[in-house]
Amino acid sequence: MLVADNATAPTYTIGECARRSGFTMDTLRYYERIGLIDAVGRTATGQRRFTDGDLEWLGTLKCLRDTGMPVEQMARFADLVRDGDHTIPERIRLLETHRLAVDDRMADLAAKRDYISGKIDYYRSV
Amino acid sequence: MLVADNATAPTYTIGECARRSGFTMDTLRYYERIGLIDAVGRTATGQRRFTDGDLEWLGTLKCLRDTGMPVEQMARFADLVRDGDHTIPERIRLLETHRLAVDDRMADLAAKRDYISGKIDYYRSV
DNA sequence: CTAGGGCTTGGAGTGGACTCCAACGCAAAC
DNA sequence: GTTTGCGTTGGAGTCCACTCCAAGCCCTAG
Repeated sequence: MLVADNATAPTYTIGECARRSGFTMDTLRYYERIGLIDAVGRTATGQRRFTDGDLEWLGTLKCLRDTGMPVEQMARFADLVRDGDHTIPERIRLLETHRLAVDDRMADLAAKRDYISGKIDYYRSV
Repeated sequence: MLVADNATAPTYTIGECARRSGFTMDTLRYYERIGLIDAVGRTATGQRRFTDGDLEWLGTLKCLRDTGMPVEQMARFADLVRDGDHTIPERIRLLETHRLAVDDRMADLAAKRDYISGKIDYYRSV
């Protein structure tokens, strides 16, 4: 359920945000607690309201997490983003390092996939 | 250190086996305890002596583990291998299912690698 | 023959990343 | 206007896959 103030930007409850981001509500709260997400906007009664900007950031986090970046390093990246544009060179370095790690992982998976295929072929030949 | 009885097949201490297999000694003992490895041969005084056959099996386990197969499923596979040749069709099924999971994972990684590259390019353009 | 390293055990502890809980307030559908 | 369910909190618990520990035995080089 979109919770919109028709004149302004749409916002989302934590449940809707979970649905859209692919994280669970618990994980969203956890990420906010440990500083992966900046303090999320709240209603007068204290309920979270996520913005499209929050969702975009969550998309980045999801990508980093799903490619195996540890939470600690994501937190480092989040800090850099918070610190402003002068950290962009370091953000690039961090992402490039991570991309290399992803490349290694993919190469390793490809090699091991072949090993598995060989095993399957062997079993088929028996 | 290879521990060989010159007339027969070579065997390896757990330390040497760890070095060769890429698992730690603790992990090897753990895998034996939970049944991922069949009871390993012992010396008269109770020390483990791994064979080349053990090492080959460990290579398979390493491949499955490193491609993200849960220990429980590796145990299932180990059980099938123990149960004899009539389980080969099911072993094939298990490996094919796992290979699909690996394919999915590789596709996901590739997509997310592209996202990261896009992010890097964006930061470079700022 | 002794020092130093390697190996043994059962069981407890660790690390990372969530995930669940109780006890409660708020919301929106009928 | 009440029921059904979504949201709140701090803190405890879970899961996976190891990893470490103490106390002690074994092995080989010097």
